[in-house]
Amino acid sequence: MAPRMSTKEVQKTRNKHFTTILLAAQEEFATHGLKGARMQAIADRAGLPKANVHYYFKNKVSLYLAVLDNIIATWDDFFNDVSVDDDPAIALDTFIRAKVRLSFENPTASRLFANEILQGAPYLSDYMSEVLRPRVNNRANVIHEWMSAGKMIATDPVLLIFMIWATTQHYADFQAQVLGILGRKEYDDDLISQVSDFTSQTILRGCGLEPPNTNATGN
Amino acid sequence: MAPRMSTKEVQKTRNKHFTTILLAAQEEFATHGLKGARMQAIADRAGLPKANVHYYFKNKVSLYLAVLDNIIATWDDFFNDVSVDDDPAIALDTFIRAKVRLSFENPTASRLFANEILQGAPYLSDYMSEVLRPRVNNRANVIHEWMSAGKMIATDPVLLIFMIWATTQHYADFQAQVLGILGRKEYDDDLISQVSDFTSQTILRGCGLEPPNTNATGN
DNA sequence: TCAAATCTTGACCATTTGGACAGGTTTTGT
DNA sequence: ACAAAACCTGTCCAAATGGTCAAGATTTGA
Repeated sequence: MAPRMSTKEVQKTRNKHFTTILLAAQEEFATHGLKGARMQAIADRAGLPKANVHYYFKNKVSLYLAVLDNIIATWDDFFNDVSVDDDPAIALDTFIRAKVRLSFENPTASRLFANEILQGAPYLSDYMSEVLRPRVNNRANVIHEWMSAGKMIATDPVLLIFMIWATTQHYADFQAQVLGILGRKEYDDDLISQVSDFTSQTILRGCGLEPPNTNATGN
Repeated sequence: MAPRMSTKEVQKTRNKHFTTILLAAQEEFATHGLKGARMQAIADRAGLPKANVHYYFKNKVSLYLAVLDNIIATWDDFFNDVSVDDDPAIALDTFIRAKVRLSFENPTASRLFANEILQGAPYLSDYMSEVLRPRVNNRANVIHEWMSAGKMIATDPVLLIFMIWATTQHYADFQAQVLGILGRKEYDDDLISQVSDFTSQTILRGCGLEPPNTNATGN
């Protein structure tokens, strides 16, 4: 989120609605996409009259972009750095577990992103090629050096990153399917750690790495 | 739904439009979801007047359901059986490669499904719990027996299936992102085999299986 | 205190959208 | 051949939807 409260760090009571609307819009856009979202529905979720929404955001697209920006800002903070000196097993394990946690605890953001990309990423193509691409290549280079150093099996690092993304985000984007197949009503902490363990261990093993602290009971 | 071409199984030239509309609707729904899709846009994609679309399909929802049915029917055929006697490495490798190919060659269907599930699977909850769930459990049981027989590392078979789904479908659903990050304009056969190899090998290795025909130049 | 700035909202409007329908055309069965 | 059935489509319409606006309420700053 990072409300970005300008000079004074005290969030004005007035602007409280700004955040409320942003959140409501995030939910609506996440489930229905840009075209499918209804301004009235967003207003309803926010508990405000529709005209008030338009006071804060010029129109639907600018609101959509604001939500997108907001999510990207959140994720930027999350993108922790790794260096060649790190232990690959620990670094990947940490990354995977963090992504799983994010998927379970903040699925809406992931779903909104998924929706945008499904539509061909019309509002994110710049972000993809100018921000995400170099960042991914950066990480891929680190992984590549690990491979060159014989620390892990040599494969395509970018495809490895895709695999981690896909597997972890699956629990956010396809929550309805996962719950339906597992026959559950909602996610619980038990599933988070089960998924974390499985995903980390299977992918690390797939990379020829020894999963850290393999004790089943361990955190 | 289901074309139901009465007694004669010969597809009447007349009904040609039926399929055309179904295809056009699949594309529109895949990119914009149920609410975001526009009947006029579907008609335009099909190259037919909107009124003609309404001749074949009562309304938007029934058209949506018809498309969904159509996709499910296609996928049902695709779901090949595995038995405990099969070699797990070969069976999983075959399955993964087939899924990758499907994702690359028919991404629209996958995207439509993704869209439906993102929205909470409102029209697929029955299919999930009554058709997909038992089928997944069935497969999971086979995998479980492989594990019990010591043929592969013991983990949660259902989570393994999720991982395979997630990783393979990623290339259909997130095509825009994948292309953006790879800096390409479109998919090519080279990428298919690269992804197939990587995904199969990494997942199999992650399960403690020896990937079949590891020759890099092979197939 | 009080005027300017900011915020809130009911009412309203132009356009879009899903869908109906009548009248016409083509195909089919006999 | 010809009537019935199936198919096609221009035109129209009611409802939904994004967005505006002006008038009122609240907060702010001096």
